[in-house]
Amino acid sequence: MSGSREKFKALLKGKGLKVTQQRMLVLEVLDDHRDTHMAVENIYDLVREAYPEVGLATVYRTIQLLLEMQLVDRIHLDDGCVRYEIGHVFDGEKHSHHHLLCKECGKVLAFEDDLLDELEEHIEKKMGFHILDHELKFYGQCKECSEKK
Amino acid sequence: MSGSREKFKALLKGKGLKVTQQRMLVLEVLDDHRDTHMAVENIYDLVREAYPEVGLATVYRTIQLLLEMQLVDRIHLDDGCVRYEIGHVFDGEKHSHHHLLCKECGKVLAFEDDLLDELEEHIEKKMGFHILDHELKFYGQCKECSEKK
DNA sequence: CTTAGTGCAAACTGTTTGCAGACTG
DNA sequence: CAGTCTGCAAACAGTTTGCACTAAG
Repeated sequence: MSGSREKFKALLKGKGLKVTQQRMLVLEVLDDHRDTHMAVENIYDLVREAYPEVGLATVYRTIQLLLEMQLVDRIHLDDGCVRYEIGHVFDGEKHSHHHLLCKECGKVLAFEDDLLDELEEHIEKKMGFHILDHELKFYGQCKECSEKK
Repeated sequence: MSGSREKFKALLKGKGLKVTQQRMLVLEVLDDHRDTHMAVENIYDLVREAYPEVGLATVYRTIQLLLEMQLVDRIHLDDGCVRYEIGHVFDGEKHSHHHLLCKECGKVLAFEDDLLDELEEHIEKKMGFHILDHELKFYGQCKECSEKK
């Protein structure tokens, strides 16, 4: 399901923006690491492998663009570090998946089932707040770390 | 229920740390604004009203201390801005409450009911991940903003 | 060719740290 | 009094911006 390249190109052209090698590379790196939650530095390093002259500023500018186009999501983990992943909207999911953060080893797992519909309905009724999206993080111990004890 | 001052003093003494005016003021400002989610600058400004010579670094150091003692919680809103509020642990709640962020007006509301037990149980079973706490944010339109249309 | 995009370096923002002097216990 | 805490300024990390040059359409 890697139509993300094509979709990105189409969106760029639609806005009169240019399809550059740098832009495509940033997207490709993110697309090739769907399971990881990447910090800007990680992305930068990987793009440089294919295109050593790239500037960090370009990576930032491209990520900004991808965020606006909803092709990537931003996640704030608790180490304060900002990370990015291929967007849930693009993947055809209604909401972004949940994240499980292990306090022992720092691992970040994704949990795909949504299961918040009931709670959202409850909130809409009780608060009159119309929910468009959510972000849910769980903190605890992953399987491996809790088995160690 | 403002035993937070006393609890803070006790914790400081227990660790052999000193009870200073600056430290107490930072806690008091947070305690007096339980409903708001305060950025460091806000806290700094309010502390300065009572104690103009205070340094920003002291505010940061005290917040760090309060975080370690679990007297305050840190929240990442999506403007990238880090905010703090009196901690749920201190208030005797098992988990921190959920936040509703209005995309129109930027307002931040709290939603007290937890209602994640079922989902947490599901995750523990399916993933073997032991959950200790969570952070849940909803994005959408608040009552006032959706009524405007 | 024209205009948007890039790389670089400098600017900025939020936060942390080192140190001499101030204050708590 | 001893040792911690504070205020200040400098250091830092992550991100953004201005500008001359490059490259896409």
